[in-house]
Amino acid sequence: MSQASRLKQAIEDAVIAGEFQPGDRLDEASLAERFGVSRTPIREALLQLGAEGFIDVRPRRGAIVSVPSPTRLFEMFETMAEIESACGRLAARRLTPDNDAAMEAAHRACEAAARNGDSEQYYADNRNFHEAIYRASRNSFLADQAFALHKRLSAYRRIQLRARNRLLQSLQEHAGILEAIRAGDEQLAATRLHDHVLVQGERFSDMVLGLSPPGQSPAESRRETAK
Amino acid sequence: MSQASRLKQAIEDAVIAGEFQPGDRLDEASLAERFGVSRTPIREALLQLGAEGFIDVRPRRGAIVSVPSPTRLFEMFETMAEIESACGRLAARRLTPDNDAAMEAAHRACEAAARNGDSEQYYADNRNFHEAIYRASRNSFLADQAFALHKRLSAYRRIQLRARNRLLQSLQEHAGILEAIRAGDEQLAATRLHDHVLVQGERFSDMVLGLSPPGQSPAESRRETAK
DNA sequence: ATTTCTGATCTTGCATACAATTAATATATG
DNA sequence: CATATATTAATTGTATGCAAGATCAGAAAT
Repeated sequence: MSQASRLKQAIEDAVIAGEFQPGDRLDEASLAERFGVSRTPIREALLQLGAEGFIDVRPRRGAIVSVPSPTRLFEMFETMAEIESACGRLAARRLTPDNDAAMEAAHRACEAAARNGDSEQYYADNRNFHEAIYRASRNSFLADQAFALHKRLSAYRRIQLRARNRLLQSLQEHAGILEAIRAGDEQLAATRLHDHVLVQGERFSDMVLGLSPPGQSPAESRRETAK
Repeated sequence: MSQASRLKQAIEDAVIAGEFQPGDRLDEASLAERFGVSRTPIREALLQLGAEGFIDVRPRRGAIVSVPSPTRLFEMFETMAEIESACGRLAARRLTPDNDAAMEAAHRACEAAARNGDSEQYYADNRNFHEAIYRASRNSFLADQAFALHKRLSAYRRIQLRARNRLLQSLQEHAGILEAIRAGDEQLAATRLHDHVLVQGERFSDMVLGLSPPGQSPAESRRETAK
């Protein structure tokens, strides 16, 4: 495989792992040195990540890890909610034994992690659970879109799973989602997934609220635009 | 602005305009000559377009305009249907006078084009109408996703608007969508948009059916997966 | 003390050169 | 004549060099 592809993955992983935080500068020269290559493949990797919306490449001003505004972040979670609920709707309509089993297995893993209060493990298993739902939509294109957005939001999702009660609540919501999909209730599956995802966005917004200047609350601006 | 950005736009436009058709090879050297630049910015543009899914860059084997399989194409239309219906749902919930006026204006333009049987003009106005709905969702991130997918599908949508009766039917569907959004009926708006988009995918599938090998019908494979 | 200019420095954008891999063509072989 | 193989040509991937714009520091001015 080409250098650029590997580098793209490596940089993306570093961002997801939180090694580069939102706002951090991704300077070509130092990345080139770090990975022992020239600037060319680094540039190519950065531009691709930029095109995917993962980072922000500003002409002549270098690349930084995106810092979405609170409003933007809420919009991203809302979009994730819509896409996930679409996956859930299709999954309820098309569920196969394979996909059912995959979701079940992922759910069990989440359960175990939650029982141990291991939020890092839950974070990983939670991702598998959601990805199982994406696949269960049996629309690989939609699933790809869902994966991509899920990754972009991972940095913001991780933080809030720290709280133990949120872990248990999340698990219960998962159970409800599974139930609805198995019952073939498209509407219910869609609604439950939508709420499950959106509550994360809202929780995160509330958290950001404490750090960001007043009057900039995403929740407020949402209600405002919601009329 | 940088060369690469302009080139990216230029190549994308050429693809949308149908100058490069699905399957065509996008060779770096000839593009460089055509635009009077070196291969470097061309490569950067191609890699970005590849990351956006607009073209297909195969390692060591050059870039081609994507040739989605019939199944993949159907999945893309289905995803578009889900995203558009999400836009419609939010638009119905949050409609403002500004957005209402914009949709109305776009609808009027479609009407005029349809009356004249000018399918090229209708194609352009139709796009404006849909974009007005995306914006009316008041979620700029979701709207961006919708724009992007709309562009990717444009090559496949254009062909089928040639038929005059489809033009008139499309127009009527638009009217129904507008009505639902204005009534604030989220569910109805979502359903009508979903069907409006999906019928395009199905029509296109039927068209492709004639050209593709038997047993590969996207409609069939869909029904199959739908169980 | 704060702001504005000016030059020095650093970083990015593009071109060119070369290396590595794939595709094409010719040649050999059954 | 078809198939396999070797050689050549074409194309992509990476490195390097240089020019142009951005950033920063310090001096001058308000």
